[in-house]
Amino acid sequence: MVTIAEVARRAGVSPSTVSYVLSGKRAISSETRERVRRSIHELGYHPNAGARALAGNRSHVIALMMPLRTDMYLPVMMEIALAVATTARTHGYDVLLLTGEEGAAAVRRIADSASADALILMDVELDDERLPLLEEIASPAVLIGQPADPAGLTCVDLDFAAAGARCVAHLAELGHREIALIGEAPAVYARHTGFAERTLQGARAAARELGVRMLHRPTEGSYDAMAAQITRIFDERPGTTGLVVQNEAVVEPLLSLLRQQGRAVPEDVSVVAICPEQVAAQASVRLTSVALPAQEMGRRAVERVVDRLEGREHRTLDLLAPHLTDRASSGPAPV
Amino acid sequence: MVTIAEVARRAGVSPSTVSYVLSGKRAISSETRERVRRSIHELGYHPNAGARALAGNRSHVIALMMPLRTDMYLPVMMEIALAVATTARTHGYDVLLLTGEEGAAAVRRIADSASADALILMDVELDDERLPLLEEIASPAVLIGQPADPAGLTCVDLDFAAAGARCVAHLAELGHREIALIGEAPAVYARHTGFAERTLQGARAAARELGVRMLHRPTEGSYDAMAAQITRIFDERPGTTGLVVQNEAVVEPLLSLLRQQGRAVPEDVSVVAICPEQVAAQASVRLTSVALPAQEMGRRAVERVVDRLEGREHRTLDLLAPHLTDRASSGPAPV
DNA sequence: GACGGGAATCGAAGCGCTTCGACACTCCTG
DNA sequence: CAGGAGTGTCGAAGCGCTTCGATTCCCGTC
Repeated sequence: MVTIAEVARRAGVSPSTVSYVLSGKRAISSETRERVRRSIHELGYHPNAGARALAGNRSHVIALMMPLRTDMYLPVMMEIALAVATTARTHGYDVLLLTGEEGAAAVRRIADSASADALILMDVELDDERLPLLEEIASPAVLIGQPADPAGLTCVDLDFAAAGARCVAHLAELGHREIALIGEAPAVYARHTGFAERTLQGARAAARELGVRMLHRPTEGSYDAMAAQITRIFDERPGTTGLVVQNEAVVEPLLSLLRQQGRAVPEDVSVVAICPEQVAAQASVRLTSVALPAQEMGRRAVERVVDRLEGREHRTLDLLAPHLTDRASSGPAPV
Repeated sequence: MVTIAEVARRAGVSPSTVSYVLSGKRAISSETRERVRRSIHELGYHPNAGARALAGNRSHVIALMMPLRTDMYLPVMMEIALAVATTARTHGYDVLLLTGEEGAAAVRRIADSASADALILMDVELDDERLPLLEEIASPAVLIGQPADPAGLTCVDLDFAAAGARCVAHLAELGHREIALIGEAPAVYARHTGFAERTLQGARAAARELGVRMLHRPTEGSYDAMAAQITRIFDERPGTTGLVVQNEAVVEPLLSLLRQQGRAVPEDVSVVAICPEQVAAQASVRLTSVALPAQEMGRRAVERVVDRLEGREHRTLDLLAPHLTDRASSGPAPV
C-alpha cells in the first residue's frame, strides 16, 4: 500500500506538503507541485479513504436513500441514481446506496457514524417519516420530491402541478372538452405521494379554469387493469376525447387497447403522457409528453448538496419547469 | 458526537472493552457486556466509520459497479442493486454505487484507497476490460454475469444457455417445429455480452438436437423495430408457430402486433419469454417464461463476497438453474 | 500455601491522513 | 537597512478506533 509518506519521500518533501498539493488549501510553488504530482502519478497513489475521513472530518461520500416503498417505476429511480453517482464523481464524491429497508434509522446511522457528508432522499412522501430526523442531524440533506411543507428544506423536483396543468391546457387548446387522467396505482395516492397528488391538483385546477370536464382514474400497472379502466371511462363519458397518462407501465397497454377498440390516435382520441422521454419516443405511437427529467433531477440534487457542503446555503425549493414535446399522439378534437 | 470513550466512561470500562463487546473478538463477561450495551444504546452510539476503517483495515463497504454501458434493461439492474444493498446490510456492510463512467480506473481507485473491502461487478462482458485489474488488486471481487473465461473468478449468473435450451425444449414438446428467437438489440451482441450470446448458443444447440428450425432476430427496443422484425419473420418462415423473446422492451409491442395481425396467442403462435416475473405476469397475455432472478442474483453475489471476506475461499461459477413457469402464452402447435 | 492456567479487562501504540503553528526565506517599504 | 508582509515548507499533534501484549483476579491442584 502506497502512503502519503512514500509519495513525500520520493518527491523530497514532507507529507504535509503532499497533502496541501492534493487539497490546494495552501499555496505551493508550481515547481514543488509538479514534483509531487509526478510522484503521486508514478506510485499510483490514492489517499486512504478511512484516514482521510478521520483526519479531515469529511468522508467525501454522499448517501442516496431509496424510497421506503419500491412499487414505483424502477427505471426512473435507476436513472436518477446513475445521474447522482456520475455527477457526484465530478465533484469528488462517491455515493453510498441505502435502501428504504432500514427506514428512518438509516438516516441516524449514517449521520452518527459519519459515513457520509450529506444525504439525498428520493421519492419523498408528503409526510415522510424521515423528515423530522433531518433536523436533528448535522449533515445537510437534499430531497428529490416535495413534502407537504418544504419550508427550510432543500428540494429538487419536477413541477408536477404545472406538468398536470400543461397537459390539460394542451388538450384544451386542441379543442378537447372531456378528458380523463389515467394515474398511478391507487396505493400511490393512498400513501400521499407528493408528485401524484400534485399532478392531479394541477390538472384539476387547469380543467376547471379552462372549462374542461375531467375524470381521474388511478390505475394499477397491468394490462388488465388498464383494460378495465378504459372501458369504464368510455362507458361513463362516451364523449371523452383526451387522455392524460401518468403511469409508464400502462402506456403501451393503453395504446394497444385503443387500437383494438378502433379508436385512432390522435384522430379519435388524443393522448398526452407524463413519462421519461425514452418511453414517449419508443412507444407504438410517438407520444406527446411532458418529460420526467430523471437525470436532470439527479444532477441538480448533487449540485445542491455540494453547494451546502461548501457553505453556500441554498435551502430552496428547486422546481423544474415542465416541458411538453408535441409528438404524434395529440391532435384537434374530433368534431 | 458520541465516541467510544464516552460509552466506555458511562459503562465504567475502558474503550478497548467496548470495542471487544462490539466485535466479539474477545470474551467479555455477560455482566459487563450488558452494561456496555446499555451505555451504547442510551447514548445512541455509532462507531465513526472512518476511524473504524483506518484502525481495523476494513471499511465494511462493498462497491457495486454498474455496467460500462447502460443500454441494458434498467429495472433489472435496479432490482439487483436493491437486493445487493439490502443483503449487504444484513451482513453489516454498506454499498458504494459506482457507475461505468469511470471505467476500469474505478476498480483501481476503490481498491487503492481502501474505500471498499470488496467489489461486485454487474453485467460483465465476455472480454471485460475490468477483469485484468481484478488480479492486481487485493480485494476480492464477485461478478454478476460470466466472462469468456471464468476460471479463478467468482461468478454468479443465471444459466442462460440452459434457459435458452429450456425455452426451445418447451416449444418442441408442444410440437412446434419452426421457431424464432427475438433477442436483444444488435449492439448487445456486437459487444459480446455474455448472457445474450449464451442464450443463443443454448437455444441453437437445443433446436439442432430436437430437430427444430430456428431463426435468430436481434431487435431494438422499440415498437417500430419489433413491427419490422415480426413482418420479416413471418415472411421468411410462414410456418413459424413459436417465439422466444429475450428483450423486455418489446414484449408488449410483440403481443400487440400479433393481435393486430390476427394471430391468436397461444392458438396460432406460442410465446415464451426470458424476463422478470413481474413483466411476464403483468403482460397483456400472461406469459410462459423463464424468470430472470434479479434479486436472487444480487443476494448470492453478496453472500459470495462475504464468504470471501471471511476467509471461505469460494472461487466458483455459481449458475442458477432456469425455472420455466407455464402460463397462458404457450400451447400445442396448430395442426 | 505456592503455583499454574484461564478468564476478563486495561493501557498504549499506531492506522494514514489533515491541519495548525512555526520557521525560513524573499521582497518591499519607509 | 531594519522591519513588516507575504510565500512556501515542515513538524507534530490528533482524529476515533482496533489490537496486542500486559495485568489482575480467581480457581483448582499438588
